[in-house]
Amino acid sequence: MNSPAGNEVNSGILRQVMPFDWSTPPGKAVLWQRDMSRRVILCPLPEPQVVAGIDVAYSAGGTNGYAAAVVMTLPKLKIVETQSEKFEIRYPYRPGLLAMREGPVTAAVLKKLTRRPDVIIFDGAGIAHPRRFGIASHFGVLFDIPTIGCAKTALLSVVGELGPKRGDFAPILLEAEVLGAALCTRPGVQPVHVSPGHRVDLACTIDLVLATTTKYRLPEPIRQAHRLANSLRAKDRQ
DNA sequence: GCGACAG
DNA sequence: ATCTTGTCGC
Repeated sequence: MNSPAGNEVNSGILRQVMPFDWSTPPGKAVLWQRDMSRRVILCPLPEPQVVAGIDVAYSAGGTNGYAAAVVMTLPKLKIVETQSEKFEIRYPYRPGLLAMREGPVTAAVLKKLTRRPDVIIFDGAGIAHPRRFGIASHFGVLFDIPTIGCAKTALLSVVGELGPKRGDFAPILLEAEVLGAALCTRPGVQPVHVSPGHRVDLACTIDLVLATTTKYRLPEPIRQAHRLANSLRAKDRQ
């Protein structure tokens, strides 16, 4: 959908470099997260030119998941590619294990991309996670690509007050370490909870979220992905 | 033991 | 996340 010839699948632009069993039971998945978090790399992100956003919508009852990916240029935020995928959702939602639930359909849509993003924004946590391995970190390590997490609500609590101006933020701590931030993207609206996923640092994460946020609370890539996922679900049921 | 808890 | 009705404000 939207690729030049209209039907390229698995162009290989994005490769999963590490195998993973999405049916791994919760207990083992938790241990795996703790172990894999050691592979997360925090470093500056070279000036990104292309950014992607991913989101998943669910059918009534949560039987099916519709994943959408939107790729845009920076700093113009011009959409250059969109892809989508539909999968049956088999894993139950458990705080801290979102990647297990949304992983299969998300991996599938990522593999459809023909444009390689310099960084991918996920709707959820990066390292601001109980085991420092939210969905953004999970996909960053699996695909060896820079990722960030941008959640609408907190998984880990925010420490301190944050100012009311765009760009103001308050730290998210775990064991006295700053992992992320509650960031004001627009005055007068609830902050977003951001954290590095992989191959970026917190400063670059904040810069990217501000660079992709225009007149809405959420970064354009995930906002557009959200809209696309919802429209696909709507089209599918009628 | 109790409460909190991305989507 | 999804399910719902109404409400406030530009």
